[in-house]
Amino acid sequence: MASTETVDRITSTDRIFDELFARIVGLDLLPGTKISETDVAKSFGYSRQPVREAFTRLANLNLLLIRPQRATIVRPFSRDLIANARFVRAAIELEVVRTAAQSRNVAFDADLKASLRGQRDAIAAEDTKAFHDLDYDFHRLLCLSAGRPFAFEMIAANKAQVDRLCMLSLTSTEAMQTLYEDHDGLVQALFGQDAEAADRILRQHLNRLDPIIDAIYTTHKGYFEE
Amino acid sequence: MASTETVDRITSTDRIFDELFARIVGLDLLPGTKISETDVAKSFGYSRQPVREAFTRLANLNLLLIRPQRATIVRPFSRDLIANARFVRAAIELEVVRTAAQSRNVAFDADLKASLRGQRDAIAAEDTKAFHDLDYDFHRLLCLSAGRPFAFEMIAANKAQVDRLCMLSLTSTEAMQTLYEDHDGLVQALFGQDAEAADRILRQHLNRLDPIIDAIYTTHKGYFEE
DNA sequence: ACACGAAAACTTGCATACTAGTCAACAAGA
DNA sequence: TCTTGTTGACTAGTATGCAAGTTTTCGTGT
Repeated sequence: MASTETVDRITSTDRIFDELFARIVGLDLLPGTKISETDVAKSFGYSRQPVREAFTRLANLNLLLIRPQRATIVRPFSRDLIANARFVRAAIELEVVRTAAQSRNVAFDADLKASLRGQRDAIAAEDTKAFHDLDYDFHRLLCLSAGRPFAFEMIAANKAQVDRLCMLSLTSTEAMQTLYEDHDGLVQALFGQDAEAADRILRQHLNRLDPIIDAIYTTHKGYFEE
Repeated sequence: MASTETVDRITSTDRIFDELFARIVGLDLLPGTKISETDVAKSFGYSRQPVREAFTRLANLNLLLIRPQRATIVRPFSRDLIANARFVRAAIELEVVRTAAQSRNVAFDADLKASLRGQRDAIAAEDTKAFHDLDYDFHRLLCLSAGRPFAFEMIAANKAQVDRLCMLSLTSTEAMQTLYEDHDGLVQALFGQDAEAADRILRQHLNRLDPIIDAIYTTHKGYFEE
């Protein structure tokens, strides 16, 4: 999303955006929470202006809901928005792995293998935080391997919508193991230039969220819109 | 991009955004053109504030390049940005047509057929403008038919980057005929629930831009960055 | 004529004040 | 008790002024 050309210096808006983004995705700010430009400005020690611009960016990511002359709230979960975000993310990532499988670029093979090793270690240590970080990086590596770093920005933007929801679900060791096996199968498919297998495995991988999201919908209906 | 929930009233920012968007995509404002918040504010009769917010939105779409304390310019064409935009658009639309083919929804069949008829008429009348509009609508119909209206918003956002470039290329009757045949084949693949054929045809369809973009790169290098 | 430097004229980022609209609380009346 | 109307405390949208930095201009010195 950011300019790819100039080394934009970090502005107040950037700082506020980053901080709020982390708080929202980390569920530090729960869906439905009212959040006012004035209050945030005071707490950050800036004026309303940069806060306002950060709000606009977050609203574009569907993380805030700006209601003119009423209030701005942390956007509640929406099954529609989540479905859309997942569809787009899947579409992009599927094309990424097909590309990566068909036009092999061995430059990232070592990184992919290292990531898998790291994931195994995280599972052994039952370190869900580390696993989550490695998972993030793994999917980024897939994009790099396909020569489409930009694709990951799009994926990340859509992931955010789902990630904050999944914060509500504990990741078990078994779940991590399953995800790891998907990753491993995906890498093997890439190395074997088997685009069809990569497609199939990634679809299954991304669909594993279905029951999790459904479960959260029933247990945390209050965080959903309406 | 806009909120899907409330009927947001149209703000000054919206008006300025829409107008500038049309001017940029319509090449009324050429790539590289300097454009200042103050000047635009004066010409619209608003203050700098709404102009500034419209600028931010356009910059997010990679249509403006805001260079702090220097100037804001209409973003020059970038082969990287165009490649990225096309990749993302293709990824999403491919998944759209695969979905539309596999889980048929006949509700839009009549609209699709009507669009094809309209396209034939536009070609007969050599009306490129009408054809372009119908083409836009056709791809929107594909998304609707797949039950993914949101996907078209993403496609449109990425299309803008390419559309303004293609304004530099005249559309011949033969070219329109080729595009029509793609559309027709695509619809037949959908009706026949042949996801593989739909995938193949759409890839070919989207790749037809390759030589056009290359040609424009050589004939209008001045509009490209660096 | 040319190189150089200072200043003026720009630019966007940020701060602050004002406007118009929404909502909630509360008092008055039935 | 319940309904209703008014008031005041919020909200975001907009206008404007200042700060910091870049670019251009133009005059000066060689």
